[in-house]
Amino acid sequence: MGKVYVKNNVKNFSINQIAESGQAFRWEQINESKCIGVVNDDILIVNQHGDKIEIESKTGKTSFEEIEQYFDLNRNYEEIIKELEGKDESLNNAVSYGNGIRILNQDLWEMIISFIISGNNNIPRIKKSIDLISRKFGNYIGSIEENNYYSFPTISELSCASLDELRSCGVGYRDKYIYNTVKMINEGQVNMNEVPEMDLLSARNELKKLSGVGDKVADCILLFSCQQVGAFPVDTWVKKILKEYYNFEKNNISEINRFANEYFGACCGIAQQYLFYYIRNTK
DNA sequence: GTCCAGGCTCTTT
DNA sequence: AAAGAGCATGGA
Repeated sequence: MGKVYVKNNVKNFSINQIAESGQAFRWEQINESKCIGVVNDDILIVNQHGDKIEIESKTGKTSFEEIEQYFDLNRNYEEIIKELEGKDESLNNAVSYGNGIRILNQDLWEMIISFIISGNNNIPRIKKSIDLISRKFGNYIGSIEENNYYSFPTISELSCASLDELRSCGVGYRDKYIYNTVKMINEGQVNMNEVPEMDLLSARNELKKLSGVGDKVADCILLFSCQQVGAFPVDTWVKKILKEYYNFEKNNISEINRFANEYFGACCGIAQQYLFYYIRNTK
């Protein structure tokens, strides 16, 4: 039995919404009030009843400070929501529908590989591939009720993977993207560790040097692992949102980013997440 | 069978 | 600069 983080009166937090929000691929919903997730080399078991949350670190390796950082508990979402819900009815509906979403602060390396896999793919398959990769190349962490949990492989662990082994994890033609990206980071052609300190544009350009990383994937990586809430990832769903809700049909990425920043503000990435969650679950 | 999924790369205008 | 083809895979 590991340590248990307990906090009462937590507003704008729903572990179920977070688990199915599409920003993290290693959470499973056990029931209405319980989710289990692999976070770095630990298993987190979250129980939530209303605004009371209990988060158990299975191995005891994750500190309370790291838990608060991971779940973005120190950001004032009430303030952000207040700002967003006055803008239009669609956004207001989206915000009230997903008002328990938090933008997670996940591991940069894991997000790079995860979102390379995400391209032209669907969430259940992305989850399955990441699980297979972790079982094959990561390390055993522990088990809960017959289920075994494995860490996401490190850079050096994944550098041992061949194209065929990657392909056997169900990543399809993305095998070579992963293979080349692992090689580029391993050989220092892209210095991943500098990315969290960079401004948004520089960070995006640095990540786009990697194989299989374009604007959308780079923005997801930055939003979900580097606290870049000004990143506005544009996928097929967001294109639908822009067209149907905002009558915005331009495909130019810098024009879209300008619109997002001007309309939604500096936290446009958070607004994007509310809208994404809303349209995906109601259509 | 066809269409689509948290797109990217490479080639052709 | 912009547009199009091709890409693995599985579920609807």
